[in-house]
This record gives sequence, C-alpha cells and structure tokens, in this order.
Amino acid sequence: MSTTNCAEELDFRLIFEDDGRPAAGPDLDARTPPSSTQALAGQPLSHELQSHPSYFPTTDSYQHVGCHSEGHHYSTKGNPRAFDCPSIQITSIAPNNHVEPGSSQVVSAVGGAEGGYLEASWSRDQLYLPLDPCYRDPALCPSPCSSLSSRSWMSDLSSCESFSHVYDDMEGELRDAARLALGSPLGSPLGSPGCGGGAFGVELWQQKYQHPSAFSPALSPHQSPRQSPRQSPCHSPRTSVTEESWLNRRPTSRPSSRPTSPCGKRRHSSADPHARSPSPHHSPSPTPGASPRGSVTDDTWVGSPAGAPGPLLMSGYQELDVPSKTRRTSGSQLGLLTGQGDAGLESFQDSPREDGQEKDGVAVLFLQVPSHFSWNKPKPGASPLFRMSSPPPLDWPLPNQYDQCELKLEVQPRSYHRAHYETEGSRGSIKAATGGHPVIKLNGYSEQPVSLLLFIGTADDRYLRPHSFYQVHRVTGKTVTTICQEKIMGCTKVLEILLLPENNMSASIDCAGILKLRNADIELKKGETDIGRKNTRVRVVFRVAVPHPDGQMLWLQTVSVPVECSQRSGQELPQLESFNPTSGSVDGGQELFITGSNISAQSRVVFMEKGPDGRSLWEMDARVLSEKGSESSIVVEIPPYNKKTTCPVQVQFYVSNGKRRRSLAQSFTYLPGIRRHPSLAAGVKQEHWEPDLISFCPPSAEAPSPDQVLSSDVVYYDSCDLPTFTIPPQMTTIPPQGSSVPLQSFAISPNTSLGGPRRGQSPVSQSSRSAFVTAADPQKEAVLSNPGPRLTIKKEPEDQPNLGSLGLHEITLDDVNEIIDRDIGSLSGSAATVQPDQLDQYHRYDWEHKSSDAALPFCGGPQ
DNA sequence: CCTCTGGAATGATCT
DNA sequence: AGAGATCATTCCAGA
Repeated sequence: MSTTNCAEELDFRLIFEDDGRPAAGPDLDARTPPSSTQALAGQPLSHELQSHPSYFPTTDSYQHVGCHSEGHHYSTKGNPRAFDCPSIQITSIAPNNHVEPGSSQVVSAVGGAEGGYLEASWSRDQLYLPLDPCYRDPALCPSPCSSLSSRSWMSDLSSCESFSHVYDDMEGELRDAARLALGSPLGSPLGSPGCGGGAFGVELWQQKYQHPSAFSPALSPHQSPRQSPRQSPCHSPRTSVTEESWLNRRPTSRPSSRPTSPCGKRRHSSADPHARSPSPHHSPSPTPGASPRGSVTDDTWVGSPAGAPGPLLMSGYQELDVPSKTRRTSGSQLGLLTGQGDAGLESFQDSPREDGQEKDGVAVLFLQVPSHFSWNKPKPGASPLFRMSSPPPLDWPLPNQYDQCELKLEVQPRSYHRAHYETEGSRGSIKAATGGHPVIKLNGYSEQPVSLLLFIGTADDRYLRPHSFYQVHRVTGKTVTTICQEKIMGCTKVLEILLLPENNMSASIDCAGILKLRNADIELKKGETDIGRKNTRVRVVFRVAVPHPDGQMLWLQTVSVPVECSQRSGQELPQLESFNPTSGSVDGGQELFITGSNISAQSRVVFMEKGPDGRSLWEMDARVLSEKGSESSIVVEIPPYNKKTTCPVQVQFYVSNGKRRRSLAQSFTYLPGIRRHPSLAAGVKQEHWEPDLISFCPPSAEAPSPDQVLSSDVVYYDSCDLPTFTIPPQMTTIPPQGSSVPLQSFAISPNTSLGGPRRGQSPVSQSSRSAFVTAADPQKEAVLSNPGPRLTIKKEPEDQPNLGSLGLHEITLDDVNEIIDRDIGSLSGSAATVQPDQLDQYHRYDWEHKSSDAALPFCGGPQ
C-alpha cells in the first residue's frame, strides 16, 4: 500500500476464532456486537445531558479530528463468538465511509449524550480493548511518555507530540492541520496529535470497534453514569482477549478470576526465546516482547536512528545506546520507516508490507513511529488563540493565563486518589486535601458561560498529555452538584463542565472520578508505547476556551498537582511534603522535621552522598526521634557529615518504609560555617550560602574545620529563618534501589512564556528555592506560581547512575525508573516557583539547557 | 439496592 | 530455575 495514499485506510484488527484457529478471512468483516452491547442498545439516551447545550465551541472538531471515522461502516450481524486464537487482519476502508466532517452525525457522536461513546460496536471476534477504544489513539499516538517507565529515551521518536511540534509556526500550522483534518476524511495527524490524529490510517483500532450504532449514545454502556461497570459485560475483562481468548491455552487455577496478561509473562531480558515466538499459541500478543523491559534488552533496543532530528533532551540519555523506541517497535520496523521518512505524515500509515516483513510471522500490531518526528520543544511565544474550528490538541501546551484571563485551580486535589477499575464500582470523585473537591475558576472573564474541559493527563516530566492508562470518569450521585457531560476528544475521555457567570466562573469538581484501564489492554493497542506498570500518577487537566474579541478562542489550561492513583503506592510509598530545615551543620545533631503521607515514626530516614559514578560514597541512617513523630511526620536527628569540608555539601536523604518503599531523595546541604549560637538551644546559626554559590568543593580531610573557615561575612540566621522545603507531590518517590536521585541542574526561564505577559511576575530570590508550593495551599501557590528570573540550582551530576556504562542488557525497569525519578528529582529544585502546568509547558525547554548547567562545580565531581 | 471505600486475595511480573 | 518481592487486578465487605 502506498504510504501516501490517503484514499484508504487500513483496518488493522485482531481476529479471534473460537476454535483456536485463525479466523477465516472472508467473514472477518462481519462484526458482531457483543451481547452486552446488544443488551445495552436499547438504553435510552441521557436526555439530561443532551439537554445541556455545549458551550464548548470546538468539541466537534476535536471529536472529528480524533475519531471522525468511528467505524460506522461496520455492521452488527452475527453472534458473538468466543475466540481463542488471534489473527491479524488488514482491510481497506473506503474513505467515504467516514462521517462527513461537521455533519450532525459527527456532532452527535461527539456531543451526544455523554459524548457519544463509540465503543458499542466492536465485535468479539476482534481484539477488545476496554472502554472506548479511542481512549488513546492507537496508531500514531504512541504516547510514549506517559509512562514513568517508558521514558523519553525510549520514545522520543514515537511521541504524539512529535507531530505537534514539528512545525515552526505552531499556531498557524495547527490551524492548517485542523482545517485539513476537517476537510478531509483522513484528516491530519496534526489535528489531534494528542491522540494520534485518528486521521491518516491510524484509526485502525478505533474503526474496528466502532459502528454506526456507536454514534448513538444509547449504545454506550458507559453513557449511563449509574451503570456499574459490572453491568457492562462488554467491558468485562472476561470479554477481553486477555482472558477469554486464551483460556484454552492457558489454564488457570482460578478459572474466572482476573484476566491474565495477554502477552503472557513479560520478560525483561531476551533470554527467553519464546518471548518472541511468532506463534500466537505461544504468545497471544503480536508483540510478545511488549514488555518494556524486554524491549529494552532485546533486539528492539536499537540505537537512535541516525538523522533523527529530535535530540534526546536529557543529556544522560544521549550517552546511552538507547532504543529509539523500547516497545512494540522492532529494529526492522524502524528500519522500514527510515526510508519513508520524507514521505510525509502519510508515510506512517500502517502498511501491509510491514506485516509481510515481520520475520517471525507475527503481524505487526503496532505502528512504527516516524523517526523524523521527535520530541521538540513547544515554541515559546506562540499565542494560545485558536480558531474555533481548530482547537489545540489535548497535548498541546497552553498557558494558564493570557491577557486578563486566567484559569486557576483554586483548590488542588488530594495527592492520592485510588482509581477504580472497570470491574469495580466507582471510587468516587476526586477530592481535595481539605476534604471538599477541587475548585477551578476562570478569572478575568465572566460575560457568558464557558465550557471547562477536564481530562486526566500524565504526571511525568514530559509534556502534559492525556494519560493512556487513566481516564476521567463521570461521577454521579446525590452529592454531586456539578453538572457535567462526558465526551470523547481525540481518544481521551473528557468531562465538560460549565463555568457560569452566576457561579463566579468557578466550579467545584465533584463529578470527576478516575478510571483505571488495564495495562494489558492499553499496551496492546496499536501504537501504544507506554507501559502501565508503575505508571500510576496522573494530573487533572483543565481547559477553557474563552471567546476572544477577535473572534478567536483563547485557550487556557491549568493542571493539578500529581495524583497517585494506585492503591498500593498510595498506601505504601512515603511522599514527602515538606521538611525543615533544608541545611545544617556538618556536625549534625539538628532535628530534621519531615512531613508527608505514609510517613511515620517507623519510617527510616537515610542520608546519603553519591559519587560521580553513582555509587554511594556515604550513607547513614538518621536517628529517629520517634517520640516526636506522628502519623504523617517524622523527626530525626541529622547525622554528622562524614568529612570535613570548607564549603557547603549537598547530600540527599530519603524516607523509607521498606526495601522498595522509598521516597524520592531530597537534597540537604551541610554547611561548614556553622556556629551554634550561644543563646539558641535548638536553633543553629548558619552561614548564609547563596544556593548558587554552594561550591560543592570536594570534601577533604585536610580541610580546615568549619570554625576555621568562618569568614567575616557570615550571616547568622535564627532557626526560625531556616526555610521549610515544601515538596511538590510528584517529586517524592525514588526507585527502590536506593540510588539517589541526582539533582541535576534545572532552570526555569520566565521568558519561555507561551501566553504573553504573566501577571505578578516577580523575581524569585534564590532562597526561594526552599519556598516550595504546597499542593493544598492555593494561596501560597498563587504567590509563588509565577516563574521568576532564571533560577538555576546546582545539582549533582555524579548522582546520575552511570547508566551510560551499563550494557543494554543490564538496563532494568528500575534503571529506567531511576532515570525518570532522577529527572523528576532534578525538577524539584525549581518547581517551587512553577505551577504544574507551567512546568509541563516549559520543562522540556529547560531540559535543553541542562547540559550546560551540568558543568557547574559540584562537590566531589569534576570541576 | 446502589455507591463509595478500605482492605486484601490472587496471579503476573520482576529482582 | 526458583524463590521472594513487587505490582496489577479483582473481589469482598461494610458504611
């Protein structure tokens, strides 16, 4: 198939037959809705919701761009079949089968009751992906990075954002692309980079689940907010390939229990030849090596394609012979793409040829990622004004403020919300730390109601984008006061809430829960490069489109603090919220007060220092003053530093609740010029060290004692002056190996503003690095939310594990996580003055500047 | 009866 | 290869 031929799109399906044999070809198009779907077909529309006009002007476009061709061409004849053996089918779909852009049908699908779920028509002879198959655009929205475990180095070439940022004129090109998408059945990938732009032959998965009837909200089992997931058999795991299709081959001791992984056991090394078995009988997954670990270590671990323009922005990774993509894309696949690089976006359409070339006979389930699309930074200075017909994709960076308008999350959500599975009932709406619910407000505009969009985004250090494994879930009930509508935008479920002038343009978000999609299902999706394992943090994303005087729409976005969604992590991982002081005498002895969740007097606090090679130079448990601790705090006695030093030394400490339950390392500075003030019992006089002047000189046995090096300009602080370090919640975990999080240099530049002037910008003193924002303190956040002057904090490159020296086969998931956490840790020093959304939008930019900062002097490292 | 919660069992995956 | 640890998912029970 011509990769540039837009006349038809490939329908890439997994077909299963109940006898364990590959389905015969001829009737593969006979789509059979699951019985559950049939049963649901008669459900009435949600008139309540439909009666609410959408004030959101661009929803349709969103929907269209992302999922405009929702497979309505499929019929629903036949009966559900059990299926045991997968096969891959590729069919052509005539473009005229697409819903006409802008047609009422599309509008209905988009804006119909609760968004017109499009999932009702999938057939059981197709691979079922739970919920809306469009949650993540399967094909070209690899969403490589929502996973904490699938980092940039894994997926820089596979980012949806790659598509988003390849153009110089961000806004203009986006609009053009959106126009294109609207005008063409195939659309444009740019139309919805966030979800892979269901356009150019990449609605492969969408199509197979979608049916004309899918456009009827009545068919959507999820439309009914009161419907328990248990009542939605079509979403039951038992209808999923993950269990049913493999029962015969994989007897389980617990027949009707949870589904097994469709991929079988994940391997993290290539040792198991069966892991890549071409036989579906050996591996139900077309990509048996779907495990990122497996991918990392086996032959999919390929060097970055030469000429890939998207540099890995993290310097440490560049040294690695890292895979351009660690999941689902074999080297050969990449190779295929390389030659197609300049064929345009269409060249990334799935191609039958690829299947034919799959050496082991396993059909390629996942699309390759265009190598020339890379992680590019968003263009600073771009206007957040968009035409009504071309809203920005969900992963498009937007400011939270523009001109007089500001979208502000006045009450942040709690940092932990246990998401519910489809097999569970709702676990309620997201709550605020204060006990209520998050509150969002639009300042600077109150002329007419505007629609607020809410979706679940990622919480890693990459650009914000819709989360592959979590979706927002509309919560209803007596206690829910906020009316909202569910929609699908791109492949992401979105809640639309009205901000009304009579409500002061604010809304309490009491209608939004979080749904967890099963990892196996999402990972199976074509093009999905994220992994779900340990990827359990999300952020709640809010967007509004405010009518602008020039007729355009002003798009603003703000995001919440990260929210941990797993039961386990939420209950076990210590998450530091603050600690005090942030520095102290090398002699130790001071009390360090640490607060946070999952911290108790039984926790351990370990101070450590690592060398340039990542090896631990020093590690010491702090003595816990258990009598002073509480349920959410711990007080320890700071241990003395192990060496004498003439200049401040930055070390780290972490809180541990067990072997693999450690918080993210936080930095602590030992100051040599400390004198205990005679009049202060608990207080410690400290030299005033400008953070940037901490020279990190190598500890030396010959170094004069602190007393000797006191200079004349020593500044004394009372203990009360010691700043409290308040930590953004997302920065409180580290990989369990205990390797410290390197505190790399990180800088926030206010000049990267996308959205024009920001209010109240004020220089942030260097000491404000310690004045971190608490999630639960919006007031404080308001004060500190604006980035000040470029704030650079020296970090310790030596803390980076020397991953570059690791053999590829030695890379483990934890190594990956360590990289991730390291990155996150590197942000922590500067996040104090950056709102989460700002961080999202700009951190990537900052990463590019990090390498230069890395040359700054640090203790024990190269000068 | 339903929703929301917390807890935990169980199997998969990883170390 | 096997054991133990960790994680994801499902199930249960109570409010």
